[in-house]
Amino acid sequence: MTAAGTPPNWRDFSVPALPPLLGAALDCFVEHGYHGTAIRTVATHAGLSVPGLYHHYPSKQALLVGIAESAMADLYARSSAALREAGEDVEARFALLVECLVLVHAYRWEHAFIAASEIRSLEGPARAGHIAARDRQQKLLDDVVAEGSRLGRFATRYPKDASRAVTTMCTGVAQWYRAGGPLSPEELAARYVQICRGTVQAR
Amino acid sequence: MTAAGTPPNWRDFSVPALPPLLGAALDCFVEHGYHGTAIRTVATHAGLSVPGLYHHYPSKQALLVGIAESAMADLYARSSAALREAGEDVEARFALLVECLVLVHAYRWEHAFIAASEIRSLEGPARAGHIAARDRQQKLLDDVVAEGSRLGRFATRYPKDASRAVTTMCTGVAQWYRAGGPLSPEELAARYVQICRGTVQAR
Amino acid sequence: MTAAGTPPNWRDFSVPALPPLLGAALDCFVEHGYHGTAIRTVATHAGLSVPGLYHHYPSKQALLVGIAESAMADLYARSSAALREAGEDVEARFALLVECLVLVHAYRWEHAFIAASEIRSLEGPARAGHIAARDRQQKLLDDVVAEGSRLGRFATRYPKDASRAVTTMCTGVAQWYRAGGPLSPEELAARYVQICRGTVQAR
Amino acid sequence: MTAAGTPPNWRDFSVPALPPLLGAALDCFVEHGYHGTAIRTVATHAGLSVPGLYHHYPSKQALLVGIAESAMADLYARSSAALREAGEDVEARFALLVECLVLVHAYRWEHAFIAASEIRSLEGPARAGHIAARDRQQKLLDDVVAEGSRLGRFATRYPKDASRAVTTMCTGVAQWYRAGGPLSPEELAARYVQICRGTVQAR
DNA sequence: CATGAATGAGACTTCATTCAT
DNA sequence: AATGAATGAAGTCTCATTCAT
Repeated sequence: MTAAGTPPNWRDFSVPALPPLLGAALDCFVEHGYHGTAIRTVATHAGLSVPGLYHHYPSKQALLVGIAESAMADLYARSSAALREAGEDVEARFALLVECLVLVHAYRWEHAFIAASEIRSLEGPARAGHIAARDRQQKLLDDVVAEGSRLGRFATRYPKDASRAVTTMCTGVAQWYRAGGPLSPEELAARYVQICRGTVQAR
Repeated sequence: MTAAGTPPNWRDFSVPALPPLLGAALDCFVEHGYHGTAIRTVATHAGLSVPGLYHHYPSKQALLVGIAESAMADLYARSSAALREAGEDVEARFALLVECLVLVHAYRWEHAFIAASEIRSLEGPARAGHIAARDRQQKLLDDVVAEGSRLGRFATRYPKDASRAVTTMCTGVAQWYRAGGPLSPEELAARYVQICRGTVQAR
Repeated sequence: MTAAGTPPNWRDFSVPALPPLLGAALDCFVEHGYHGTAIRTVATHAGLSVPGLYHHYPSKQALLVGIAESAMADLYARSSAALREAGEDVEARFALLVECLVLVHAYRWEHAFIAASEIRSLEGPARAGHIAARDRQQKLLDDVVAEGSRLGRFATRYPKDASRAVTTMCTGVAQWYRAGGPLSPEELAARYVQICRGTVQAR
Repeated sequence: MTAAGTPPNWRDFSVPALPPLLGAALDCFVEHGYHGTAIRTVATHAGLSVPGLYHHYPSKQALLVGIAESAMADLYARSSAALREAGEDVEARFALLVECLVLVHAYRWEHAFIAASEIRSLEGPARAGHIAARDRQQKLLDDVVAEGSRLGRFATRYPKDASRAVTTMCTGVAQWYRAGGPLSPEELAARYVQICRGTVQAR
């Protein structure tokens, strides 16, 4: 169940993340928000007529659902791949997972931005599904930190809080990092691995 | 020039943060977003008719601006007070500032949530003003970390990145912390001071 | 039943035509039309609060009625006075009536403008009354022209049409004449007497 | 660049002057004025829903602009055609132009009525354009009367005033002439040619 | 009469969505 | 899938008017 746009190599962000129509919708939602975006704007942005858009997606909500699901699936797939690559060592697992989180939120900040700010615009079961996906994702890091703590490899007295802090920190990258700055996503990820290590090592 | 709702003691959150009408608007914006909220909903929420609301605020946008400005002013006023209390010692300055950030984002998470997610809904000069206020706020922490780093009291090689990570972490509290959980805001703040110290001490 | 603002001398336009409040309303109606004017605008223009305005006039409609009635009463009173001054000679009667019409529409163009363009905004019996007043006014000139025609002093074969043409011409002054132009109202009136004579003399 | 609704023969008023939707708007504006007309009324009048109307015209103002522009364009086109037909003789030019003015204001009195009474409701550049069109139209008659006066064919000492009086007179037809009266537009036009001749011949 | 607050009704306009072609 | 036309519902905002103080 690999999402469209997730390549086998979790460090590869060269492929477009979304089918073009969802990409257009994503751009609009980022700029004006879900409720602030008219479906006509999305259609124009995608080079389609309005009925043409409805030919592909049955509703505006479906666009948002498509984006949210794809974003969570891509993040989870990449995270899982990173953990597989890390093997059993808990510090490696922590480092690669942080690297993965930063890379995804730097390269795909728009997805993350929408996934974070427009959950409230998801209707019905889609919202529940999204929250479940988010919890499942959070659990990946929680488990690593908990294990590192149990093994005495991480010094923190508050593994749960530290884990949440790390997540928040990496997720927050989507709110300020933009391509073209002084650091590449890879450089930023390297620094964040350092910084986050401090977080779980602090007593 | 103390902002309305900001008491002399920066640790005191017992006073209501906003005039009741802005409070009602804040609730609605948090639940449905700015564009997803009908002004009628706000009016009903505030126990007013629609023109009654317009008697106090000239537009929906004015409600958002009022909230955003009040949020930033309150945060800045409390942060400044915390730094004054801390005196000259850079570690104390860092600790109290982090404590302040966490307290504000735990107690006033709705303000922070809106201030972060609805910047794009601010129109014209209000947006510029908001961004300026955010930068001014960020600079408070940047300066402390830079000074700590210069003095050799903080070990981090990336003071700028660490500072942003700390900000993101504390700001992120608004996205998940809710009253009624296992930790009080004060307890959470204490833990975050620890965790954040790790961030700036990591090499 | 002389209207307020109509002095004994029909050539005298030095007195204000309307009580100040109606004057303010008139200004607004001229600029934006009846339906285009908010009653708050009138109040501000008059230096009153909104309830203050309602203390004097019970409704917006009452303002319009007051203006329309005063305008028609003033015009009729001046016309009657002019005819009295002219005595029995039909050419004198024609000349003085034309002079009077031009003077009124040049000096009080705002009244005439509103009386002509906002009849449709008069509700109920006020509209009927206004139309009756207009017909009564028109009859003054019709009678003069008819008599001149009957006596063979006017050459026109179409006295009714000529009379209407003269009325239209003089009424039309309100649409273009403004104080400050090259001609004073009195000079303009003199010319119009000439021109109108041509109208009723043409065969 | 003939305006829609202006046929090659300037005496022909059998074609509808406006597209049906503008026609409906014109009816409503005539009855209640621009500001007094709800766009819902126009839509109903045209057999459309409100958004259906907006599909064709982007705003209420656009309806007014469309009417005003069409009215002025039609009048100018017919006037120009009448002058072409008249050739060089200045009295013929005067006669045909007056005939044209009367016919237009008798047949299309609604257009003229709105064009005269709702200029103040035109916003921004549309108002300037309308006034320019009106001046251009006025100049047609001004030039004829000035030439006739220069050539000694018209006796009037005040050609400018006489020209304005004629214009006002003919324009005023729109305020009182209605189909179904004792005179056809053509008969009325014939009489007005006589009457107006008197205007420019009077000394 | 000023102030301040309030409101039912209704204004213009936009939106997501649909249907026939 | 594009085009053009259409619409029910709902959006923001304004208006004339009123009442308590």
